[in-house]
Amino acid sequence: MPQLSSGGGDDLGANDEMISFKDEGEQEEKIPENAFTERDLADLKSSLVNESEINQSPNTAQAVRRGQQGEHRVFQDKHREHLDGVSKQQDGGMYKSPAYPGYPFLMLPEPYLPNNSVSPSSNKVSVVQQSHGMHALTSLLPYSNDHFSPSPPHLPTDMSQKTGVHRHQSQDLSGYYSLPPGGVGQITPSMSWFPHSLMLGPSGVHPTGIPHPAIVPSSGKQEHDQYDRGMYMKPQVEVKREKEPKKPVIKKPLNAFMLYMKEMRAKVIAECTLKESAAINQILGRRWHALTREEQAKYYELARKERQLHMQLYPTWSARDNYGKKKRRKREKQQDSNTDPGSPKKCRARFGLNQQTDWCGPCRCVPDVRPFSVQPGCCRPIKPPRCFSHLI
DNA sequence: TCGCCTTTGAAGTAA
DNA sequence: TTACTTCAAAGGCGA
Repeated sequence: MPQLSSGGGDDLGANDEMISFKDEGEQEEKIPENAFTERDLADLKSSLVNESEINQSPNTAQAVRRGQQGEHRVFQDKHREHLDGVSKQQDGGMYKSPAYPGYPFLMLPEPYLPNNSVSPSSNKVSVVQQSHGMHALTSLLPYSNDHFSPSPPHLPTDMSQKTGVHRHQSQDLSGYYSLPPGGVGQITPSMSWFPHSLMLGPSGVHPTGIPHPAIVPSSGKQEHDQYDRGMYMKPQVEVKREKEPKKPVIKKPLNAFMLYMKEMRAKVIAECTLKESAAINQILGRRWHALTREEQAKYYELARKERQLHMQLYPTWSARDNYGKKKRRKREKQQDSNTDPGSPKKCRARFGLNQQTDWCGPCRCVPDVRPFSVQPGCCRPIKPPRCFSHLI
């Protein structure tokens, strides 16, 4: 299996820390989602109501999470080990024997599945559809075989012009995303759900003429709108955009957790009747940690392919390109204005979870145990976080 | 109208 | 190399 020249260490899972969910309260076995749901709902609703109270009371659940951090690396190593195994298995023929039932790619229209893959129609596993009617993983679909040809004719000739940027052209990706000959131009009616506006309009179209949801106009909130809702945008809207051409922004490929969120968000919303994303994301964060290694691995693998495809399509793109696209956060501005150069910074980050005795009072007292989060009065003069997770 | 919230992970920057 | 920052999605909410 070809690895990106960059290596990046992002083989399947993340290189850096991955919080272990295996601990006293949460054993390795998968926790039934339904078991979460009611508790999630109750907790979150309760916490939403009693937010201020929550922030003042450390809780045992948070302490449990502290303990989890300790086992983190052990799990990480094992996890990587497992992922390597998965990778090797897939090397011999990606998806010939899907390691993960219900693997998101099974939602792909059949013509876009590898020859030997299981037909989606034969798969009984239900995958939650996106809130906008698009599966989270359909962002991969616009890619075509052409993108993986050794010398893609559509690729800009300056793909290597960007200083220091050269992206490996993985050739056997085509095996992952076997598409009908002819590429995008011959996208079949099975992709009728695919946005025609994206196919036709200049907005959201890769310079090569190939549409990709990662390309959006560069204008604040519209980025989001275009990215997803744009899938269903009427051509009329596109016409307006044509009149005001904006330089398209190529968005970052989604990481494993983001893919998971996209897939599961609708389900959580349905189960919990919650709409506030901040709360939903906390639930999803918990569920993410509750996933088995195998379940997480499929998202890591998927994210890796996303990145590979992204690199194939946009070889000169860098995450740096999008830096500064968003306006600077108020919190950061505030931090700048209040920062005392001589004051100790981010004691949680400095001393880590294993040296909590070195933490300042606020950091020790506040239930939030994320290693790099900071508390008001100590590391960063930020607004206290809305704590939905004190009961988690 | 737009930034914040909240999550994890990838990638970038700075020291 | 380490520490830290930014951005990716989402939608309600507040300024």
